[in-house]
Amino acid sequence: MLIVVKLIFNISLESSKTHSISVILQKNNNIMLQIQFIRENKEFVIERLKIKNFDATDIVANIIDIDSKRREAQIKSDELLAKLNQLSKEIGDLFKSGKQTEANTLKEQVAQLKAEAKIFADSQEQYEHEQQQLIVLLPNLPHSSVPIGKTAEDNKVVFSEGDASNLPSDALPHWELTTKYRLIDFELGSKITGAGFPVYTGKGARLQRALINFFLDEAIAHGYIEVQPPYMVNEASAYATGQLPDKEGQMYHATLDNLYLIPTAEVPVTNIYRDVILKEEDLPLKNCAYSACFRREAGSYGKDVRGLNRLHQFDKVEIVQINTQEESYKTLEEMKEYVASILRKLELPFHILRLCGGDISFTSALTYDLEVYSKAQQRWLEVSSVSNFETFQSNRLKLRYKDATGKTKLAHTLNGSALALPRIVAALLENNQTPDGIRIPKVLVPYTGFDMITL
RNA sequence: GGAGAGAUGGCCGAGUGGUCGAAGGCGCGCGCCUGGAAAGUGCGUAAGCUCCAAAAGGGCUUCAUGGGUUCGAAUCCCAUUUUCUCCGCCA
Repeated sequence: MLIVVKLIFNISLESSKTHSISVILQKNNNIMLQIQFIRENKEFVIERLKIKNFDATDIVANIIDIDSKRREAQIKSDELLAKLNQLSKEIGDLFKSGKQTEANTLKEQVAQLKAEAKIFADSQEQYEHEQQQLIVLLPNLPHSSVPIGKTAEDNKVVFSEGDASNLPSDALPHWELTTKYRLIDFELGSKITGAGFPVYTGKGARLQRALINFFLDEAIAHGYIEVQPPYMVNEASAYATGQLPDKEGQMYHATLDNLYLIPTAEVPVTNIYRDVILKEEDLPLKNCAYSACFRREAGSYGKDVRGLNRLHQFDKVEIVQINTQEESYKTLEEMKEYVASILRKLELPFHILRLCGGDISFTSALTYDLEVYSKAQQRWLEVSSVSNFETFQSNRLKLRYKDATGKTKLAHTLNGSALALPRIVAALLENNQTPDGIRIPKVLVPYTGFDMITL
């Protein structure tokens, strides 16, 4: 079956290269679907956000207050505009029947009304703007199954598989293996660009390419349609998936053209569906994409960033799905299982965490992290994060679908890494080291063209 | 980068100041016709906000985006974005 999706790139940013986020918010003034929910479920919103350790009491109260002012202003402005429209018609009729004088009298009246209407229209716009500014401060509501907790310590292990206990105690960490086998040159990357931009060489480079192809082929075999997105996005896209305004400092910003380097392919791929109304029968929509990812990771330091653990530029294959509100959690489970199946094929020991309220992201309703165990580092490495955003992104994207009854609803968006390369590479190198070299898992051999990395 | 021409609903396409949220066609939905289908035929078919307890129904906004002229703008003016054609440059 071929799914044809109409892509509407209705990017309407004005010329100025210096405009702020708030300008966009103003333009997208019909992102207000969410306000009804907040208005009608005030207490519920506040309660749920406590799970994310977020006190929304003041913001919500403020939003609702502004909302009633906004609506008041709209009622007034609408009334006046309606009157204006009617008078304009009358003037037209009067001119046609030659009644110039009467028409001119009406014109004066209209001028008066117009000035009055403008006042209300302006304040309506102002309120809308203020309200939007506040609404974007609210994180997504966590799903009811999100565990209570403050830090990563409180995440719940929901699944565990594989055994990493058979490594010798003198196993080397990957940053030593990559040097020993000349797979990655971190210093060379520093010379060319800076820390966190490694140069992959020889079999190291070939391993990268092999993994990317393996991940893409797997995804395609599971029904995902591959796309190759741009690596830079505009402000509207970054906003729609929630990178802006929340994580502005995380992205590299090309200021001259006001474009952002993507921190993940999720951003451009999800934005394919910005301003789109799908049909229910088109769902679920499944895309996969390889991209380089760029993250400033401001504030990171120490052993967490050693070697491949945290990079400014890395490779990742991302999977994205769009589904109905009813089906999205089934989809989330399916995606989680899919990522687990890849880890299994790579013969890596892993476990799956359900993130607690304190650790789950701003935009997500429910997230599973998949972590691979590295004996050499004696720690778990996060290699994938699979999330259901429910309507949080689609609300900003204006991504909707018509259900069977013809009603237009917000779609649910989901995505996950499948997978992020650096930590997979780290785990593969560390866990597969033998006295004779590093063993390549069977599934990868057709892709790499070699089954051992030797000196 | 230079010159020119465009941007209208799910799609194609008409529309140069009021009667235009927008002709006509395609597509889609419902019905009629048919033993069933095709053809034919009739009706319907944008989104957001808002009023109303809700439905029905009303109001406002939207013809790339923003601003301007006008009593009144899809239509006129300005800026921007973007598409196409030609030239230049280039992997």
